[in-house]
Amino acid sequence: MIGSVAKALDILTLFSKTHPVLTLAEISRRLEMPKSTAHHLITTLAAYGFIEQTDDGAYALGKSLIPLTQHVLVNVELRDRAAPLLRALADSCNESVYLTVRDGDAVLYIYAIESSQRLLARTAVGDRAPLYCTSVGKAVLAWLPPDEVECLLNTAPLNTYTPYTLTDPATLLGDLEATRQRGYSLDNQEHELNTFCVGAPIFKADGHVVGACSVSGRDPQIVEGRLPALAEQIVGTAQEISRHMGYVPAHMSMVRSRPQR
Amino acid sequence: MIGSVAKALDILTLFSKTHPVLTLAEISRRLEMPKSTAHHLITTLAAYGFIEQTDDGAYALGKSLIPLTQHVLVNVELRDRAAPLLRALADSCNESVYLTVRDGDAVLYIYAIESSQRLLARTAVGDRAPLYCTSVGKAVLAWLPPDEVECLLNTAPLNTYTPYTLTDPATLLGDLEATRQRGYSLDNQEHELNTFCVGAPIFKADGHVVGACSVSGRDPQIVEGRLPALAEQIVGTAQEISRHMGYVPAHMSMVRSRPQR
DNA sequence: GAACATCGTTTCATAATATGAAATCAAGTA
DNA sequence: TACTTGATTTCATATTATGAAACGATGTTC
Repeated sequence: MIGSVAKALDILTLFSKTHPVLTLAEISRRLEMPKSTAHHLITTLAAYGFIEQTDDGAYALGKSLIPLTQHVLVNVELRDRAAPLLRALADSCNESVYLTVRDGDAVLYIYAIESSQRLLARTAVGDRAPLYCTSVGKAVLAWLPPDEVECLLNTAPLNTYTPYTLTDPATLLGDLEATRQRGYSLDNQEHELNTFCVGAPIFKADGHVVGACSVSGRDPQIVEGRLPALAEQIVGTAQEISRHMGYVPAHMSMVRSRPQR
Repeated sequence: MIGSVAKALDILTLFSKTHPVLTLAEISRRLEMPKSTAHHLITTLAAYGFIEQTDDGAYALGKSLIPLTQHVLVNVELRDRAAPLLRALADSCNESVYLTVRDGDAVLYIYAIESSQRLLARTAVGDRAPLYCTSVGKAVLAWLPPDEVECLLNTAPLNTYTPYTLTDPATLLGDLEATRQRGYSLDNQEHELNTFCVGAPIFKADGHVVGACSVSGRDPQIVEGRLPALAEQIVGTAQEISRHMGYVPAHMSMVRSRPQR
């Protein structure tokens, strides 16, 4: 572990939604390093375009970070294979479509076709969301080995995001069982009010879940009248993506209980 | 400039479309540094998730890079303001819609609503394209100060991408003048065969062009029969984005000739 | 099946280099 | 005018990154 490099990366990860712009003094203060050290590091990061200086002399993340995402492994192996299938899906269902990968105790959004119905301005790509209260997260949880699920539920607390969030482990486990039976997951405003989603798991060649995709929107009919049609489409798309990942469908019972190594 | 940090960033930028996965030996060879040095740097980058190890022990860019993009300055200041307007545009024209910023002698794609008509699998977000042969690039060039345009044309050569690419400076300058007259730019397969685009410039508060947005697709009618309607929509959207950026529309003649400091 | 490549990983003495106190410059404020 | 609070630059010192070499693991060749 190289100290100066770690400090440079600490600076990059210090920028956040609430603090997209930071002054040198703030960086130095929050990371407990001398101003001059922070400045040396920032100068180097700025030379590569990873950090930019704002008009008023403060600092922010630079645009050179954006091209790097094109070569990130999951984007090459999963996103670029899934994208055409997801676009076709978005076309036929007229709602936002998302692609996520599991990242520890969260899902990371890596691709989105966002409909004009979307409530939030900013794209979901780059966001992390909990596993237990999103359709994509629950699709992952439902097909994860039981001991890993138990471990995850014991580690992180089940926070309440909306009145619909499932915060009782037993209820959640029941929902995951129902999800396995159905073959797809549901999110009835559990993470965000007025957002309804249907999700399905994506498997890689070794039989493990890598992530999930979902159809998401403000229309309550997504989890009501439109559900049968949407579920068939999202599950079909997820299966085809899995096949593109080299996954050979086995008996569902095998996949459900515990994927082999 | 801190040497070890620079070397770490050199490693990150070494990954490319053709080489998304690299072995330690390759990295060490191509950057002319001892294997052990590269290994020390990679270990640090891996601890932050910026690099991941593949199943066979080689290295690739890690997913932790993706969340960083949410806080990149242009994404916060431009993309997040433009996104809702661009989604509405995509909705009404049923083609791919792109948002780009100028980055030196190129445009960088920072947001996209990609239709199922798109030829390429992978998303455009993160791609760079030349200024002189894309609708977004030419929209930027047309509203850049003349001396800067001249400088750009003298520096980089005009490469041929398709038989339609404008490689003669005089012809290009004529096209830029026509673009200013019209208020929007056209791309008739100049960068990629079977891709037709209409683009419009986006200005920030100080009156300078920051980037451009475009409607893009495989339908030749985009630059023919559908052009009048599409042009009005893309120009209207670009103007509204500019207004969101704090730009106060002046007499077009002023903007055209040379934005003031 | 033994010898040989080639790859990733670890070690550790040494010299190179990051560090950070302090001085400086620039802008805004009382 | 004096006083903050920024960013920036300098430079002597000690910390720390460096890289030669050895190691272990895997796969290939003859």
